[in-house]
Amino acid sequence: MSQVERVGDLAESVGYLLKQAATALHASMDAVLRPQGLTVSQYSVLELLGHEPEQSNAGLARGAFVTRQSMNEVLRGLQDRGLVARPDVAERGRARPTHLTPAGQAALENASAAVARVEKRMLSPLSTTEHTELIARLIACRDALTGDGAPTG
Amino acid sequence: MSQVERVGDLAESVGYLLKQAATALHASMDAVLRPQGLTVSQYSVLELLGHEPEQSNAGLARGAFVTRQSMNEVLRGLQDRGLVARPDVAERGRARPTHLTPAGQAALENASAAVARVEKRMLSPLSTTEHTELIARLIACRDALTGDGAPTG
DNA sequence: TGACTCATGTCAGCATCCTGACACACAATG
DNA sequence: CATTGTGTGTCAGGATGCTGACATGAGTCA
Repeated sequence: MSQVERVGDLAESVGYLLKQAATALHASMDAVLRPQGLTVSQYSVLELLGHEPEQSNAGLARGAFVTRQSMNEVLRGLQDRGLVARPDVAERGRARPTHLTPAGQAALENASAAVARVEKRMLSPLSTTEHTELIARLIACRDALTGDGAPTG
Repeated sequence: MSQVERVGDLAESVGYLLKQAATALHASMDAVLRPQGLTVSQYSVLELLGHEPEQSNAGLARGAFVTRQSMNEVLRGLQDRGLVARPDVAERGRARPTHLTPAGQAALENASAAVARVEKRMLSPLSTTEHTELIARLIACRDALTGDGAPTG
């Protein structure tokens, strides 16, 4: 009980491995998206809008794990390039739901295909069962951290 | 063959889950490290030095997945607070190997214990076998991305 | 109607990290 | 000795994301 637990070998630390895997994925995504003229953040917005159109700036920020302010910058860039559009005035409230333009839809299809290939390469060493299990484990880890806010020692 | 593969349901995308888990972990680590006066980046350096002392600025940068320039900033902050030390002049070459001071060692022990508790909470839903498997899967995914640099379509 | 709460959008300032560039130290090679 | 290549430290500038603050619009309730 008096033994103080510490982070052990880094090569076997799930936290460190999580960081390594996420960094490697981000780098690989950047490598395939940059030739298409998209950053990872911009692709994330397109993908989010592809799955659920008419999302507000704040909603997209939550989906991409950034602040509203940062998302506003990303949206402005996409809007200037004509990949997304949002009304100048809000129909109701302050939220101005964003949606993909035809050009944005086309860009998303190319980008999503490229990212899917990256994901496929990342998962290539895993069997279908292992793939499914990995999803479940990641969900469990995520929920264990976000669902409970009271460490209490 | 003509069917274009795309990223599927985000809730089951390993990439998206990886990002979610890594973000949740980073936020949880920040929450326990900030009261101790440390950022996640600073903690990373202390942990790296605790596992392998006398590392150069460039070496630490590789270990923490940032550039040498960024790591230099972090090191300067830790040095000003007396948690790490490095010789003013290099004994050999340009590298000035950094090491933990006694104060840094103490800070590391507290921080590492706190982070270990966060990791433990994150892994609490997993059995020992599942924990071990998760490590292996993450390593496989990481290596699949970093080991091969030629997607070639 | 008015007060209160909540979510959203936006502005300003700051922190962090990056890219590009350059100089220095060492090893290998001729 | 001179040249080349690799690794390292550092400076300058810029891109990106964050915290803090404020105003607007909608819903709730007295």
